[in-house]
Amino acid sequence: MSKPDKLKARAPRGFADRGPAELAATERMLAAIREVYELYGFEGVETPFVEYTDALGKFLPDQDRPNEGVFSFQDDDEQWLSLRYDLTAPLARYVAENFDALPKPYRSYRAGWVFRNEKPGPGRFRQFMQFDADTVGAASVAADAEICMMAADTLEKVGIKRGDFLIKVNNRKVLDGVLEAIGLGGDDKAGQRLTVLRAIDKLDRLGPEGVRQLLGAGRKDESGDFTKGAQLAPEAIERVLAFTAAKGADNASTVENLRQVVGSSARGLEGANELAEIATLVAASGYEDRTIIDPSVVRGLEYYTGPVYEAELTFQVADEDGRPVRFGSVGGGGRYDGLVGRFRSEPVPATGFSIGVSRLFSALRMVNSPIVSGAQMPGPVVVLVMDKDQVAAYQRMVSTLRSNGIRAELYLGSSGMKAQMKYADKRQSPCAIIQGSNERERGEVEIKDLIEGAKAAEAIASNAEWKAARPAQFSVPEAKLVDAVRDVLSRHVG
RNA sequence: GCAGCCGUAGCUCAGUUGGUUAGAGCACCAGAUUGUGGAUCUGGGGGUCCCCCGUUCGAGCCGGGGCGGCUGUACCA
Repeated sequence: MSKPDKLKARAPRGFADRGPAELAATERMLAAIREVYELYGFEGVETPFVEYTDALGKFLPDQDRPNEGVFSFQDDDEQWLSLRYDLTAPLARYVAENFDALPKPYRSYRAGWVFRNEKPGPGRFRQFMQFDADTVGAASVAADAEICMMAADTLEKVGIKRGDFLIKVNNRKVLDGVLEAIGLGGDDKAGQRLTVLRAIDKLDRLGPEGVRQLLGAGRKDESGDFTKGAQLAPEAIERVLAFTAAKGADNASTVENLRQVVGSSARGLEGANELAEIATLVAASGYEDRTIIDPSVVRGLEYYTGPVYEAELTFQVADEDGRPVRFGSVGGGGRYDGLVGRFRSEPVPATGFSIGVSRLFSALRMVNSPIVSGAQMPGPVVVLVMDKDQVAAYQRMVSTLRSNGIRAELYLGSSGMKAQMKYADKRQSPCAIIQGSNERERGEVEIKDLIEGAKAAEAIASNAEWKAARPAQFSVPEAKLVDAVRDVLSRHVG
């Protein structure tokens, strides 16, 4: 009576299985993105999932928190390895390792899985896909402007209409200038600077008031949890908020506002000038309506050194429960001039953009973009097994179909005819091939058009009638099998 | 990590003040129909009531702890 404990079949939390429909749709989406990237002259490169931990970031796992944020393990030589958590750090390693052989500026793209050991949630996974493009070795902001325009083209290519998205651009140097002006310039203030950065990053969610609290003493959220703030003085807070609110009616006026906010800071002014140049470049190619300067964009990562960008969807969609879904950013990036330089003696400028494939994918589903909602592929033709001693003959039919380029399979289960029909139905099979002794004696096969049949079924109420009618079923000489099946398939294509 | 809510069949959920053998719909399987996917009817399989400990004559229900899920918040190099 005591049953042995069965293993519970379940995927680890934060990890998801993907079915055939999603695989095909993702494949189409990736192909569209790749097409745009190649059009811009970027070339593919692939790096492994695993890197030495110190190549990924600054911290080695320690005893207390060996896997904080990143999945890590030790090799047999005791070196720490980690699953990559983005595609940028591995690219920096790749470029540094192959520096002399690569053309510079080096432009490359790559898509792949990345892993983060964090709390998962809806739309937040511990394994997800990114699609990156980077230009390494170009210090000019023309490289940044190009990335922004490419991001805009990419979103349109995958089916997001112009006007439904924005590429927002800012510059870390401007923010640095502001922080310098309020006395947060030194290395010893790095922690506080990061707190300020993250507070600004929450502007879209918490609004100016919430950010004001986070910049000052702190903020209590609706669950009663308290978040300690950056402890800035009131006038410093106003200065930071003025910076985030510096967006004007157009890019030119935004730049003008920023010049005011940074005051005398040389670094801040440099940043504002870079933004002005990006605005000019973008406008020259006609992208000024979808590439806008927005000082509220800061990005959470601290390795950015110059322009930063974020691709945001601007339309609203309601979920099944009628609540508005906020997509947030579907991609982002920026200039990271220090990242490759960690491996080399000379500094190497670089800038890049990363698309959150999984997030973009669910957004495309919401707007029914044809690229992900295209009709799913029909299943294979199923050859039924009517007489078990005739399997060889059935298999021959399958082979004939296959060698004529028609997806086909032999029913490999052990159930009766009714179950085989159900199987074909569930496989989305366009038609079933039937040959019992009656047909065999006449040298014929029965072909049942399952799609036509399903339509016909709607008009039939009684089972007796259903059986007698045998809707959408016809018999052909065995030699005509391929032609007849082709005929059925051609009726259902498109 | 912190806080709030939640956990009963594959799914969505009922389940009375603690009371016999825990239910429904959908899904699945089979039969009605010895060779025909739909519909209809009939029947069937499927449960560690998240886990452990406790209270009780008796726990799906009460208490404690744990695990898991959702929401918010934090973290995300």
